[in-house]
Amino acid sequence: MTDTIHKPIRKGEQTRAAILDAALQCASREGLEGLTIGILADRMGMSKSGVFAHFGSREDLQIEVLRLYHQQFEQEVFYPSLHEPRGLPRLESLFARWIARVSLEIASGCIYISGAVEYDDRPGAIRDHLVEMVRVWQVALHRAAQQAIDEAHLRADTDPQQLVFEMYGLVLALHHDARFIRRPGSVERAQAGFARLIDSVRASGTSNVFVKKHPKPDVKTLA
Amino acid sequence: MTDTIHKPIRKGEQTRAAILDAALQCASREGLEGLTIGILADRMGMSKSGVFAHFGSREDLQIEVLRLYHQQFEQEVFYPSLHEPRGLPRLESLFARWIARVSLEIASGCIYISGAVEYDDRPGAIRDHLVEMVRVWQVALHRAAQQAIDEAHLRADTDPQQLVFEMYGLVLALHHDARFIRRPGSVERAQAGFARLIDSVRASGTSNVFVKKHPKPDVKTLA
DNA sequence: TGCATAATAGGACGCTCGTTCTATTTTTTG
DNA sequence: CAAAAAATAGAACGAGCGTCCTATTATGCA
Repeated sequence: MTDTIHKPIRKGEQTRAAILDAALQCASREGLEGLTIGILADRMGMSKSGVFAHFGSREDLQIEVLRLYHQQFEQEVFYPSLHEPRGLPRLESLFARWIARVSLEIASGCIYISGAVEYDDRPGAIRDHLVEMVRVWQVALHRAAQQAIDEAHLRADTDPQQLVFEMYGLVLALHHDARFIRRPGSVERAQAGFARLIDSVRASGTSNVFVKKHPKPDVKTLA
Repeated sequence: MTDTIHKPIRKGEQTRAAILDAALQCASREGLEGLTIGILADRMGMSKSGVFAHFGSREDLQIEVLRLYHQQFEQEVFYPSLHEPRGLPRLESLFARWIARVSLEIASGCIYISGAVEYDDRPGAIRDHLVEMVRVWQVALHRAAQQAIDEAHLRADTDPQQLVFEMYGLVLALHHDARFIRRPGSVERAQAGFARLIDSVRASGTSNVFVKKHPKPDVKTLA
């Protein structure tokens, strides 16, 4: 304990990461509550206690899986959209990337969506984490919607919370119809719904051409 | 076996119905997959084998619960709306009653919605029954939407399947935000979304006043 | 009221679950 | 290379699960 902190490049961290990765796949398919240490040990080719030792408990494992999922979601959907200009372009990018991700998840399942059902009435740390993550995502959407209003891309009287509500509904319907009902064309339906939704709140007269950068000051007093 | 079939007014049928009722409550809260014979026996104050004897297997019990739910759903949402005149009034009634039911189910959970997530990737008889029931409901909505088009309450170029998709999304968003996130005002958001949705496909010029009963014949060629 | 039958209880089964304890093997370090 | 430390295996536990088998109790009918 002199000065150099021994950077733990331990072998165990690699296996831990590998276990977490397999656990994420497993939880996507079977749900977080269907995630089992025995099955996970089988898939990893190791013993139950070997897997277990990397996490203090099953609940800790589930929360770590949740964290990993959240991190991937941010990386894949949220951050890339920040490169788009504020306002409608960014909002559209967020939705497009969200749809793209859920489309891929039709085969494996979306943990935010399945978790919402699994833990809607099951108190505990997992539910708390899950609610917080989904809320963070909804707040991000809300912020993007508000910016689209501030930039005068959307009508000033637009309710951003209502926008987020309906966007979320479109994604839930996509997940439902594609993964459960297995009806083709659901992705296009979600996209069409979003287009109509945006059209109904788009600032009039400007079409989809960018309006001047500075929003009218009277809009800001509302925010 | 002469002629009169002994109408079985057996005592067991009453208990069976009572068990089924408790099972429906339990499955609503914990999910169909969380439905357990042991818990059910406790709640009924009888033994596990006593409960079990009324059903050939747990799976049969789950399917019976599903049937009961479907029956109640039809009784509460579908049939009453048939008293409304064809077209937009009936469609609006269907959605209103649907929302009303899901609102009550915020405390207990909707089996169609939770089941969709539980069985989206779990093959078997339960999934088959569930998919069929949800499909029946969506077909009923689709039919009502088509009639609203035929009656010229909605624009002739309206895509009824898209309408159903978005209606379903609004209800899923309601269930999600109200039951999982526990955000107040979700019912009003679902209603507002539906109002906007209908407005965007309402036949122009007629407002919400009933148009003449007979749809234009050229519309029928499309159906 | 008696008897056939239906309804329920009780116990046991094999299984899987999360978790714990103690060895044993593998990795890292001095 | 040897010692210390970390990683993993293996077995066992108590609990809960669905299901089956066998009594025992309650019910309905003549």
